[in-house]
Amino acid sequence: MLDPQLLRKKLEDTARILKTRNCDLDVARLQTLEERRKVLQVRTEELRNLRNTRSKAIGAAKAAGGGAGALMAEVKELGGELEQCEAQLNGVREEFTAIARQIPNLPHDTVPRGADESDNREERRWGEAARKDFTPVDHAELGAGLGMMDFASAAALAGARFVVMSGALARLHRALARFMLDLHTGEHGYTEVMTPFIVNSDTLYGTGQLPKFADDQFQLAGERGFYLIPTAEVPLTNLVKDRIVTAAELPMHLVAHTPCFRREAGAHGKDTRGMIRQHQFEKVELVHITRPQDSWDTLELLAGHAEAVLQRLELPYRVVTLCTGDMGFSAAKTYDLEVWLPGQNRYREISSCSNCEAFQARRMRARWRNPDSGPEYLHTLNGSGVAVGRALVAVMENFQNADGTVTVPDALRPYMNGEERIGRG
RNA sequence: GGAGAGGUGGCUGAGCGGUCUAAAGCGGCGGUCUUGAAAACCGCAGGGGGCAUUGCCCUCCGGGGGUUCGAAUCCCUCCCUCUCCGCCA
Repeated sequence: MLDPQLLRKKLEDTARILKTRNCDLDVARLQTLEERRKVLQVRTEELRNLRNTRSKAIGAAKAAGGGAGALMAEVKELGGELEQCEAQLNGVREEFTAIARQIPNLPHDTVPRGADESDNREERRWGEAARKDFTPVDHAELGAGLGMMDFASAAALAGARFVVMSGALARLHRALARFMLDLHTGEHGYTEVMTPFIVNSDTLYGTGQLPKFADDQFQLAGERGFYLIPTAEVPLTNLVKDRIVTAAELPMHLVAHTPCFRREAGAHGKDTRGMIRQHQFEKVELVHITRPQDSWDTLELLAGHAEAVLQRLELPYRVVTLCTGDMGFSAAKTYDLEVWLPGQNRYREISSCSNCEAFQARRMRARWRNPDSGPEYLHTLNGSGVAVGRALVAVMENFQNADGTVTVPDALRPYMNGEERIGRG
């Protein structure tokens, strides 16, 4: 949610900036609504004030033992107009917020203007794609060759976009998650958190998945309105929902390893091979809750923590800044980490690190008590540290050998009983 | 799943149709006293919003709805917490 004042007082400027995000504001409609709101709100509050004072007079008259019939009739009369005003005001407010809730965050000044991913700006590269003296294959072929990655069984169990892994590969998957958690808690100062994997709609609204992206979520049957989390960003960030935290509690550095569930409704026919895009995957997620003045430094820190994972795993990657047209709904600025995948001969996203500034905090009513002023909205940041499934893909493809075996990166060997190589049998 | 008891400001907790403009205690901030601190005493202080401008008003007692001239208080509904029973990893 943007600051409503921007939509009232700086509507034209805001609309112009939002255009770079492929978002067209109905400026005229918003202006009309704002004008009506003002009139209706003032009148409604006037009427309420009148009703309150008259009702008190009735109480006083009765206490004094007198009759109050005339007054009571008057207030009852007043109630009719009040009810009308309130109904109209609510209507205007609902339409205004319905529009406001669909508006994405404003991009930071350093974000490149652009329409799609071709306009993203590459910031830096790390590592070199290992030149092999054989033609590398992709992870799906490798996994099948090892007899440890089975898409057919997964399809029989659940359908497309699922996978069954077994043996050393399943263990490698677990090793990756453990390695990441240990790195972030042990060396980067994060607090490990175990959260629910099911949340209510209010929580999803807080981080921006609802109402606009309902089609991407798995909703559970029943009347409770439960959803499976699409990322641990949702439960972690919402830990400060409806709270005013003290300065001493900040900054918060949280890490969680959770499954993530996504409908991938708009991705038909995209990444259908292998386990790049699944309905269920695991991710180690990093969340920072900070004072407003600290969030931009924190974004660099956060991206560095995600990069450290890839560096320890010796995986080549590059960092790109997403352009205005490619950014997510809640973000003011996003760095994507793209890992090199020899099997696809290209870089693929493995982590996305965003500063949302106060956008999510405003939706969550998450504030801190600024000792110099008063309650202020927090800034929230999130980043993958990193996606476990895609990390497995990257390790397999980058560490594959000509004979179809996969070398275990040094950083993972403590989690693999010292095993150096994954091979058939 | 069944039966019962509850949800009030940062915390504890009173209030159960009309000075609720929400008691009191604890905690917090400022001051007096003190070499300093503690104690004691005095004072200050909730969140959100509107209009104006330095003040006035609206709103908030778990969420939503209703009754009433008037709701923290009565009714309906949902959520949450606790106790007992049942079931269960």
